[in-house]
Amino acid sequence: MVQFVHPQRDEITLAGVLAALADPMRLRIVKSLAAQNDCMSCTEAAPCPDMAKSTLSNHFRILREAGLIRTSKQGVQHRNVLREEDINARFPRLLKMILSFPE
Amino acid sequence: MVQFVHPQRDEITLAGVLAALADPMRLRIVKSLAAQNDCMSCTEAAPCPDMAKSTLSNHFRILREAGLIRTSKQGVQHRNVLREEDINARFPRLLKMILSFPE
DNA sequence: TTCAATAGTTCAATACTAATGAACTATTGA
DNA sequence: TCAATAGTTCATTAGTATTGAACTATTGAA
Repeated sequence: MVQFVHPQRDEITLAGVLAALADPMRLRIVKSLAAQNDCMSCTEAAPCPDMAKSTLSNHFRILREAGLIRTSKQGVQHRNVLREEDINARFPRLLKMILSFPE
Repeated sequence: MVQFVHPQRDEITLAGVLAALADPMRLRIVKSLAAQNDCMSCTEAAPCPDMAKSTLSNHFRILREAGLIRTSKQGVQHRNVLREEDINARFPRLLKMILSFPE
């Protein structure tokens, strides 16, 4: 049984968040989650269709360990949700601002 | 003669800026430059005294190529200045916000 | 119950990036 | 002219990313 590691709110660091968002693919994943405003499976939130699933899985792990998303299991899928409240509490308005830029 | 490569304003990317700022040492360099509000040499803006100068040089190169700083030569030193106007034009308020967080 | 399909993870291999010491370049001042 | 200073570049080593292959867990159908 896979157990996911999520940092507590106060363990989330600025460098960790920026590093996680500094990858174009991960930025797209986070944008998808923010736009959806709901849980998404890994494949639903995949930034491009031809990415190896091991690579995709790794990106989700990095987002999870940076504290940007929370993952839970539901059936055969993983439900990923953006930790907006936690990020906003740590770094007010940062996430919204970064996601507001067009690229 | 060393020639520095600086991206044009419109070549500055969000992922590039975030990646450059995602390193704690580079974040400290940028904070020093922002606090100084003036040119600083590489050693003046060094984030810690025991860093190898090749490493320091590499960090400045990454900041330069991301468009965060502009470097010019003045005598034996390099004068580094934060490209606040360019970054603000591309990503309004982003830099100020990131630098406002305590860590 | 068995078995195939689905959704992800983990592992091992390879490719890329970062950190460092050593050697180098350019400028200054004695 | 020569030593000191400030950085860069290069080669090596260490760490991180990407990927295919093998694996785990869950579901739905036969």
